[in-house]
Amino acid sequence: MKLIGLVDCDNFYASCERVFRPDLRKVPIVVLSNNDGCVIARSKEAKNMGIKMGVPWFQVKQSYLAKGGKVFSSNFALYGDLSKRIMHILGNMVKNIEIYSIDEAFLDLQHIQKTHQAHEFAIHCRKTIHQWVGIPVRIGIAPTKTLAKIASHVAKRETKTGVVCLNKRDIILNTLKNIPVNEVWGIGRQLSSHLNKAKIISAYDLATVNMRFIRTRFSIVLERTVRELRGEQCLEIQGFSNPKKQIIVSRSFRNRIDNLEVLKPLISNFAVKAGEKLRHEGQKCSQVSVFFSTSPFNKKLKHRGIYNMNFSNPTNDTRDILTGVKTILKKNFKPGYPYAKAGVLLSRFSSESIAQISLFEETNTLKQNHALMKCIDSINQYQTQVYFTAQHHSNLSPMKLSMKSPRYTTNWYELPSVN
DNA sequence: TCTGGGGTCCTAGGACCC
DNA sequence: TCTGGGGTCCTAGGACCC
Repeated sequence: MKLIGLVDCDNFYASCERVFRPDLRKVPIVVLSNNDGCVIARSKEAKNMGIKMGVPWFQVKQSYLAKGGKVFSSNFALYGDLSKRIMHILGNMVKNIEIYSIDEAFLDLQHIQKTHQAHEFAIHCRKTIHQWVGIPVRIGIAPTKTLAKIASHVAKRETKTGVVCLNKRDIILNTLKNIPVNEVWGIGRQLSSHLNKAKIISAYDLATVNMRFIRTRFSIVLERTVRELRGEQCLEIQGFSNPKKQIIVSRSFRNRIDNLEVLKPLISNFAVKAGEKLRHEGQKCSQVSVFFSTSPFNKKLKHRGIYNMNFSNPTNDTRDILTGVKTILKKNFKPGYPYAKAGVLLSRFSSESIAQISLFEETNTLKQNHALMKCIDSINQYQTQVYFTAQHHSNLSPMKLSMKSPRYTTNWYELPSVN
């Protein structure tokens, strides 16, 4: 039987904060989103205190801190670096790995024939990561990705080994009886509410439902999920990372913005950042979009819009992108609304190596422009030193990150010190 | 007073064609 | 009353994920 492993880091961001702060091992930890807006990660202790995922920080701040909880602003430089280390270790342990998110990876275990060997292998992986990086992980093993997700979910209870293997039909079905349908990978709020109405309450109900019913009432996506729950592999491990199809840079603002003069430099920052990402991907885009919206919690003054512009030739030149967003804003911005969030989206990608030049464009100019962007990217690699005139001279948008931990592993000035 | 950011995939419906 | 039939391509928006 082909087996798939899912490695999932325990409370990843909270665990990252602990790596260089062993004094916080038993202390509740929460990590906040940008602007210290809401809670995006919690340690086990914080979960036990009843802190919910996504809850606005201001609502729980007082009581949480009073009970001795510790709080951090998000430190993605640290999380990203520790993630990279974990994925690197795993990548060396199996032939094929799919990095699914910053804290999850699917492992191809098809070289392992026997279940008990897979189990031992997983324990070895877990131990190595803990020893070399200091992050606790759990591992679920099963014949399909969807079942491996469930196995890793069940592994939360296996505090000793952190590994759960679901391979036999009766064990799988029994396990599914205790899993609510909304906890199945791919079943969100909308779907689970519709399924519940059709008396499909547990993952077991879903696995044993009539397939034609699913196909006619729902979608092919759900059908795949059902098949996967039955042990039929529909989703493969994607060992190579597919090129991105879109790039988004967006932020919520700390203070509401209602006029173009304030918004424009911020949007320009997003555009510059998006351009950097695009070049880093080795791609060009044919479309740039700008979106801005008022707060979804403001019921009185509502406005949201997304506006596109197409380039006649694919580009990854920041100056083109900046011209694009400027044109879009000039044409579409509606003053007078208290905007809470905005962003820039790049799409319709093509490879950088394919140069489709227009009739009136010189290849030399293209080369020079390309070299200029490369040069700016290399100067700005660690710290922005070259700005475009349209930009706001700050990071991305004036953001509150008052409780950020040091970038222990990625910045010379913030290395941990031992006294 | 304060409510994240960055992705993917699928589908319905419109535009357009003969 | 009743307004062809059968395609393709594109896009916006919804649902989902972490």
